[in-house]
Amino acid sequence: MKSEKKQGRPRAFDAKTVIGRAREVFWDKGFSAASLDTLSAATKLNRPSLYGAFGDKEELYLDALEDYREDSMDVLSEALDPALPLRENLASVYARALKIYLHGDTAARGCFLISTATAEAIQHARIREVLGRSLNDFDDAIKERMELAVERGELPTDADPATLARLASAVMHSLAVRARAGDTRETLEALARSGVDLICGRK
Amino acid sequence: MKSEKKQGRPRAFDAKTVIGRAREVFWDKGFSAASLDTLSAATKLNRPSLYGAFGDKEELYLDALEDYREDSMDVLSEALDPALPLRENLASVYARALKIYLHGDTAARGCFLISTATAEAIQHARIREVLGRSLNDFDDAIKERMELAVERGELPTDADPATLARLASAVMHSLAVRARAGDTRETLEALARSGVDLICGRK
DNA sequence: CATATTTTATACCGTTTCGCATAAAAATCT
DNA sequence: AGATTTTTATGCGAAACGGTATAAAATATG
Repeated sequence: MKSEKKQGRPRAFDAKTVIGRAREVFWDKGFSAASLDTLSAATKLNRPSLYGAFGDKEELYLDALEDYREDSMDVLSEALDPALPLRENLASVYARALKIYLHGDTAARGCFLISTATAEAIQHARIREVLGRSLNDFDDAIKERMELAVERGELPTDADPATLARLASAVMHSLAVRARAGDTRETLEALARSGVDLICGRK
Repeated sequence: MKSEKKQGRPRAFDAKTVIGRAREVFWDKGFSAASLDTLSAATKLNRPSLYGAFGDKEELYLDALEDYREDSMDVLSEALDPALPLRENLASVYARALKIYLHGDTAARGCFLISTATAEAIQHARIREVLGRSLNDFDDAIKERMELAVERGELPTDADPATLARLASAVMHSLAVRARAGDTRETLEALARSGVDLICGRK
């Protein structure tokens, strides 16, 4: 019969935590340059445990990507609070993004997806798929807010929500790349502001 | 005394050609995943020859980055022909970029710099420097054309050339990422058009 | 308490990695 | 022609790589 606890020796780790630690390694080094030794050390799991729980290196990386994607969507929907004006929403999206992108020990890490998944996208179809899907989901979430903005009159009636959403994302992609390239916070914040102005109209 | 030809056995290869072939490998696989065996095969040079001529793998990669940067700047300045209207210039920049980004055997390769250098930017300071410098040079070239546009009245007098240039670049960064993520040509061309509209004003 | 099941720990395996040592080959210089 | 210089070719070698075999440890089941 079934029992609550499953049989056998219990795991001495939390899968979510382990994926988070692995994500840090992948974020700094990229997929290819991250060795299983490093991942094993960072997660405090032996390699056999890593394999038993997550499969091979690519699957662990895909889990980390998926985890990041979910976190990002959560942050995005927080930022797009419909109780606030569109302009504030968009500014909040960029501010929250920059907070993440500018974090890092040796240098600003940028966006985990854009900075590391792009490099592998040609050779690993599954990584390319996650990357593409993530970008689209992001666009779609912003698009919904843009549609609401058109309904409410925050944007002109002839504005195309899908197009504006992709442009809003474009600014964020640029913030991601530039952060990792070493741009200063000031430069990036200025780009964010001008992006808001361009899309929402100058204040 | 000195002679035109230098002493010793002459090289059986052209350095520029070799860097170009290496660039193809790095572009598809990224820096870390590109092995010296693969590079040696693609360039048809033995590893000792590669080392003698270019140094280690990172230096060869930096040469490839620099080569790409120069090519890109050439393409950019062709596209920004001041004899043509700003709108056509910008459309041309994006069209030429997409032509490059959408090329590839198994999948669209995107931008060599953005797709592969970002991944290494944290661990390799020199790569980060080249990446940052390249993005800035690109912005600056567009900025110059924007300044001319303000002088000529193609843009309103209160338009800020530096800001507009960074936004124009932002759209291109997004094209680069999205191309590598598997977006269709149509989607990317639509983004390019809306970018032109947003920056130059809707036609 | 014995058995079954799952996770952990150690150690290992074959392969690939980067980089170089060594020597042959091809040119110029004296 | 012989010496010198530089490039090419072969192949090595130590280290790191991803992945796994094996056995001990820790739990649930009967």
